[in-house]
Amino acid sequence: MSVDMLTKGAIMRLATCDDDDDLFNSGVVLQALSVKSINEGKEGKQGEKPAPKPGQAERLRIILSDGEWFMQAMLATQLNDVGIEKNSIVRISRASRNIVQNRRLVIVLGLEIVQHFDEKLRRDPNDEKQPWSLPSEYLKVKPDGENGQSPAPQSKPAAAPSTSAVPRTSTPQLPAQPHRDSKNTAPNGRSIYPIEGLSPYQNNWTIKARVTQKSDIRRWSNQRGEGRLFNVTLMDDTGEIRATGFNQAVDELYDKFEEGKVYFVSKARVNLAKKKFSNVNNDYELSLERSTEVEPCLEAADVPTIKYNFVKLDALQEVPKDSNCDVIGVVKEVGELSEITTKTTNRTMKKRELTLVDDTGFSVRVTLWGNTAEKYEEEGHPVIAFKGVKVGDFGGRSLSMLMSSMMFVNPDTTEAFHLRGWFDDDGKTLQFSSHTSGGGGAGTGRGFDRDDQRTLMEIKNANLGMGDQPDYFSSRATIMHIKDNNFAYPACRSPDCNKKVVENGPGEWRCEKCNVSHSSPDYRFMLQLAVADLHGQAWFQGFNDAGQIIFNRSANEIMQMKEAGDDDGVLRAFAQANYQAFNFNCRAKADTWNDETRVRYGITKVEPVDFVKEAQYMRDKLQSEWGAEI
DNA sequence: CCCCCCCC
Repeated sequence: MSVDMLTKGAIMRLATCDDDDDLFNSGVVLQALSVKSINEGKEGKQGEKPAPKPGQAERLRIILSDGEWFMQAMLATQLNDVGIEKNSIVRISRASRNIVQNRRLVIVLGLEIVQHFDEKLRRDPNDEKQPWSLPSEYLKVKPDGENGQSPAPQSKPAAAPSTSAVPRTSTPQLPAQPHRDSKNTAPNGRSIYPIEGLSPYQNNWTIKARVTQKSDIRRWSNQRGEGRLFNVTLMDDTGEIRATGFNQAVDELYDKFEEGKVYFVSKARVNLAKKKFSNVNNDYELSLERSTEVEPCLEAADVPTIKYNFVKLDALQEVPKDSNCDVIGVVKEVGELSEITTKTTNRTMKKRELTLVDDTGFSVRVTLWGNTAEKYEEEGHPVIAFKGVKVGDFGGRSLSMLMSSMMFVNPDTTEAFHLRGWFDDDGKTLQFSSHTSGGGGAGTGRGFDRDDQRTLMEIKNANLGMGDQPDYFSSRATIMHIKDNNFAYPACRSPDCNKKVVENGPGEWRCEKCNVSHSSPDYRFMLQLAVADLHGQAWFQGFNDAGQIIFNRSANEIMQMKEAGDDDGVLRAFAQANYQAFNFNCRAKADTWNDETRVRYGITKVEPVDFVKEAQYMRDKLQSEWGAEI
């Protein structure tokens, strides 16, 4: 392989012929003489790869050569990861030609690596057949529209090739119009522009896109002012982009957009997207102005309905926390509708958890919020596709819907049909693994997981709780001892306070946090339990919820006995709690106190062993394939 | 010009 494989004349055509789609039919093979981030110049340091601005994808500027001429081009950011390097030979399948400040700018939209650099491709610096920089006259656009009347390069020495580099006559049409067939013509006569080609350097575009998501109208108010806004996500077969309309644009456009329908959109402003606020896969977003044109499109079969990039459930471990992904799975369990109160804003949120499984044998919990949670009423085990759900690390991996997420029940996709068949044939009887950190452990938040319980020895051997994140596990253990000093503390009676109160005088229990005094405290359990199973022992911490189940009475009742001098009663209460077996769900987390680090096991849920359930479980286990094997 | 997306 050598530079001979490069497509001679391609640079000239790329630079000067706006409508030259034939150029790509057989593939254009070029060499990247340089690959640099556009930030590089500003950073100044040579050879050091500059970090892109936070939340901003890196954008690469490449120099492309056909062996005769070279020119600069930009790489669409979705190609950042194709692995292009200095001197790589690449095949370009698509590029958009744009005009920026009367100069042509080529953005490469489709590219594959043909060959990475090797020594055979290194040029002899004395070789006269070096490619030459395309004279800037070729790249200039004359304001009167006389484009493409490119002058012959004057300054090029005779040693350079000349005949094959003569440019084709180009059409004097501006701006670049990637697709020119009638199907792709907007009502305003302009050609349809692909979403992935949109950039702030581009005006006069029209996109043809489906609304995949439309928000409610939101109000905001902050120091800078207040107003109303809405978002839509627009999608075509090349990509997606988020569009936002403020105030007047809300009145003008909100009702025009309908989720699922296709529109021609033009004359919106293209801004850099603040990536941390959006999971839409685009560096840019649209600002819908009053002058923005939105026309419904009826012939829209060519615009895809939705583009998924499904992650299999076993691969969620590889997806970073807080990023977004698409998943599809069968609903194995549906949680009850419940309500949580947020810590920061004290708002109540309705939520519901689904357990999703797929044919990798993994399960994951997905949280639905608000209306979606409330209105969920699917029966049985539907297949559900989620687009843009947030990845959390609760219980190893968890998923949570965002405002921008989408949920599709029983979608018409091959993945859905495949999973339907798989679940009905095999999946429904299988056991699933959840993503757990620290090498073992249980589903949490739900009930005790009989299939995923750990022995106390395993918990210690697996070093659960030693990582940065807490680990959660299920264990069945017997209480061997309950510390009887400080088993309860006097707590504030204000709702949701539970802080410790101090007795300032008779009938005066003061809470520093609430700044009130109560005539009596509300005693709450604070337990240190020595527990054991067949393989080991551990100390578990339990608070009020756990204490009430373990003692089967409140801390106040025991404190009353104590204060009344009924020592026998207190002893009996402790004796009854001891030597019982419980199913524990715990949270393991290391903490350091007095320079000593140790793992604390906090009880998140405790339930008495249900012997009827346990007997049924064992019977079913023996009748299962597992039983047949032994 | 928003940007909250929450809990165990």
